[in-house]
Amino acid sequence: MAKYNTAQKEELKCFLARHRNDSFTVAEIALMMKDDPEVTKVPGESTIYRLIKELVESGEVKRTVKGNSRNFVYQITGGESCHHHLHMKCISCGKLYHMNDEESRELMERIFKEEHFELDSNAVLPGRCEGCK
Amino acid sequence: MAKYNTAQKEELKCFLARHRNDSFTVAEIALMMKDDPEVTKVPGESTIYRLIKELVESGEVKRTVKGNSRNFVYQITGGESCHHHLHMKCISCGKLYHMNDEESRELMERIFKEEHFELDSNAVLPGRCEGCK
DNA sequence: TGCAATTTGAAAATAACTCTCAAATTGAGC
DNA sequence: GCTCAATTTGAGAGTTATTTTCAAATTGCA
Repeated sequence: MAKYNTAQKEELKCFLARHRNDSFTVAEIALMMKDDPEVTKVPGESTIYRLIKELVESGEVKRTVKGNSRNFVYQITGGESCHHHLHMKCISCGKLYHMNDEESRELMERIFKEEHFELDSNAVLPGRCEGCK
Repeated sequence: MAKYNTAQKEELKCFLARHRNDSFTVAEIALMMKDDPEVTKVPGESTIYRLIKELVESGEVKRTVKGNSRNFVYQITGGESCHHHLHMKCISCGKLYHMNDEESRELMERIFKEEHFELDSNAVLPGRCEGCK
């Protein structure tokens, strides 16, 4: 799977990289790419679905669920932006919280020491935020 | 929402409780309940959707995604099985590890105190286990 | 260039979920 | 136990996210 390089594929990856801190539905991606002057070759919706699927399978993109809607949102993985701390996601309102850098480091050290487990720095811890309790 | 008690609601909760270690799609629930002699009042599919939604909103049932399918699976929350500690899953070998009870409690307390975030006791923390590093 | 293999995209198909509304059920008050 | 208004059910229709189809366009090797 994926033998030729195409403009559409590059544009999509580039678009997701430019918005690495957000996650979008396929519909949103389609709409935004259409209106983005940086995108010269806008892929059609079927193509976005197809490419996204490929990228999810290869691990380059992460698929998750936003709130309690019935569709998925996609976001490029990795990305240096927030690599230095853990995240917490409220299972009620869906909001993402950034854990304090120092606290993240200590937590990871502690788990490593006590449980011999190297917590992934991309981990997103589920729970409930203050406002939703 | 939810003012009257009905047989369908009880049957559904009871069914999910009887299978507390598995998660099912709505279609699977409908099919299994139909064939289950313990279920006397089988709810229709629309009703299952409605009731499940209610139960998810109240926190009694958890909604997740199985593999890369486009629908959701549901599972009753709680369940005495492993409710008293957190879990860690190795992203390399896939093995699930049970965190020490005491350590789990302290960790959750700490995150609550430092980050005002109530970590979900069902959280599965991704990372790498000792053998896979 | 030439051309076979691959990719695209518009439209049709599929499938998961939601909505609608008439009929059935519930439970509070007699 | 009965009455009745409020609520719940479920079959079918409607909606919408995702997949499939297939002819046309694109890719890149020779």
